[in-house]
Amino acid sequence: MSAPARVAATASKSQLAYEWLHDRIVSGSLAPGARLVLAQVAAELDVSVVPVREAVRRLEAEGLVTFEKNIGATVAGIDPVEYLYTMQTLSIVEGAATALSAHAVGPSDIATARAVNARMRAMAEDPQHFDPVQFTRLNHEFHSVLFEHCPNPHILDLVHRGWNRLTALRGSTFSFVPERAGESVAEHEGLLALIERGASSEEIELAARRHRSATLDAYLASTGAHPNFPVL
Amino acid sequence: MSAPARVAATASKSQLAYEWLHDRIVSGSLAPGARLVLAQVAAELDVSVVPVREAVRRLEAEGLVTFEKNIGATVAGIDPVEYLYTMQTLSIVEGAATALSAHAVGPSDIATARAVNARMRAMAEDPQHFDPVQFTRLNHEFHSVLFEHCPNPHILDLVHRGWNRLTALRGSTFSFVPERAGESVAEHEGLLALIERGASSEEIELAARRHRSATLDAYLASTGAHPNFPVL
DNA sequence: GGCAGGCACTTCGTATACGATTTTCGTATA
DNA sequence: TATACGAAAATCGTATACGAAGTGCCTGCC
Repeated sequence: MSAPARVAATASKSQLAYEWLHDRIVSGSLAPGARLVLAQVAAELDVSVVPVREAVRRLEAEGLVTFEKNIGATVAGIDPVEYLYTMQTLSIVEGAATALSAHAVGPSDIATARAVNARMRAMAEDPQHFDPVQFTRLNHEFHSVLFEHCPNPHILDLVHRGWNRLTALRGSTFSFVPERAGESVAEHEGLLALIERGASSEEIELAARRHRSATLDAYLASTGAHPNFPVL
Repeated sequence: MSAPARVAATASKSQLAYEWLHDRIVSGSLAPGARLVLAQVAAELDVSVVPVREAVRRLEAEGLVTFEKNIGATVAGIDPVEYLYTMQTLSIVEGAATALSAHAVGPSDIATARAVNARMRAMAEDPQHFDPVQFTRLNHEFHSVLFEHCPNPHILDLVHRGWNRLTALRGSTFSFVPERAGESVAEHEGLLALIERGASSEEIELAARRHRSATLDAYLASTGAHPNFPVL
């Protein structure tokens, strides 16, 4: 009778709304551009609009939704320019996080990452069963192992936000540029080798950054976008 | 969110509360650790608590206040560890922003920056009239000229947030390490020379990052903190 | 005199209500 | 038929109100 409601005993309504919306956005249930009507969301969750407003504000601060005065909220996304900005930002903060994290990445982490990369390789080498969404998920898993030990929580938070935005944008770069998958897997192995042999922070950071920049470049090339954008 | 000064023509109450609190926090009128009672703020601004709650949530997302369920909001700050994290993050994003911005920095910008730096030098060379707060303000002005042209709004926003946090933390590093002022001015000139002669992005980024890291190091050394923290 | 329990006060969390603003749709006119 | 005007609907913005959670003081007992 009250079983399902038990779990969220200590969660505030505002937190509930935030998590609900967040999950739906990153999972894609709420497509980019979708309108978020406060009253509707409130009714769906059986709460009033006030907590929902707060949740939307927080999501706005994270860049997952846009919000206009007297107009309403919509799920952010789509815009290729936003994608570019997000990828570029992520290349910088993720590179830094990976470098800062490297010294704490142990053999077991390396093994985990290598196992994930093996699955990615298998998928990349078999065009028949290549699934961009799944591949992107594995990609996220791989990189998470490498940057998750970053001792600076601010940087780590920026990395998480970047990934969330990318997921929300639903670019799933590998849908556009499947041929990039193979290179990506190879670069992953190179990154692991660097960490394994205790390379310098600078080397690791540069490699991680280049890896992401290369994915962005591949995307830009595929869309015929201006290559005049200064990529670090 | 990025520019604190907003033309508040049709500002909502929520926006008003946000700006009011934001200004008071970065200006130091609200000291770190100060308790923010929603009802009090609401009364002060002659609005209800609802817009104030929203404003506080936004400030929380920016790291300017901390907020605990059923407890309330307090102005963030004080914690030396937070200061360290913020400086390290800023070293990375500001370095990137400065590098991305460099190609758009023209002779007039250089001249402006050099003028600011001259005022800093004058202050640094005269220990009698050295004012840490004023010096920090000039420092902000100097760097703003160099990173403000960054074409990536996300990165620029991160830089602004970092500076805001630093201001709020009121560390004003130069209060702790006034002897750092001289080196700082010299490094500024070096940075300008790099930009002027059209140095590579990598060089500029590294110089800007090192510049900030050095300030952080000076602070850490002065407090006898662990130097084991991996500084990139 | 010190500690435990309970009562009162403060502050937050959310629901409801109403005014403000924007959009949409219907109608009348050129 | 197309366009301009206006009213109605939808949605947001904020005030007020009440219940919930936390904090501190005060009393009574050991």
